[in-house]
Amino acid sequence: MAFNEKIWELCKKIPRGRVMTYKLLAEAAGTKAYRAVGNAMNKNPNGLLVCGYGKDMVPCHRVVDSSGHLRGFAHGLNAKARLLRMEGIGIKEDRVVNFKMVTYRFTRKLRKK
DNA sequence: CGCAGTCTAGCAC
DNA sequence: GTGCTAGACTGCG
Repeated sequence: MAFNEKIWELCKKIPRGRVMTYKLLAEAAGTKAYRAVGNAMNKNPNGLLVCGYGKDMVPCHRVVDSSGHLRGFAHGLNAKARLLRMEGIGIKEDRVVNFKMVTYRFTRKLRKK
């Protein structure tokens, strides 16, 4: 289960108003099993709609595919889209508006002057 | 659009 | 316990 937990930990780091892709989460976790990431999200025990906003909640609704499309969601895509909009993320036709702009990236290279 | 690669969970033997 | 299938994916042809 270490894998799933790692994925959740990374997912929890996604700031409000930002989204992330399964690919980024997988790479951040040091793997290429993008599908496994989605699987972990689906089975995550601390869903936002389940635990509410807390330190242990996993904002799986902020995770979309590499195209910015909303894929699946345990509570339904409608709920997912609503949550994203609620956080300031635009959703149009099950797709993130300004996807590139709201996509969150982990401390990448950290500009070294 | 279709196939292959990668990982976990669930069910069958 | 081992083996096979399916799944919230991604990349290439």
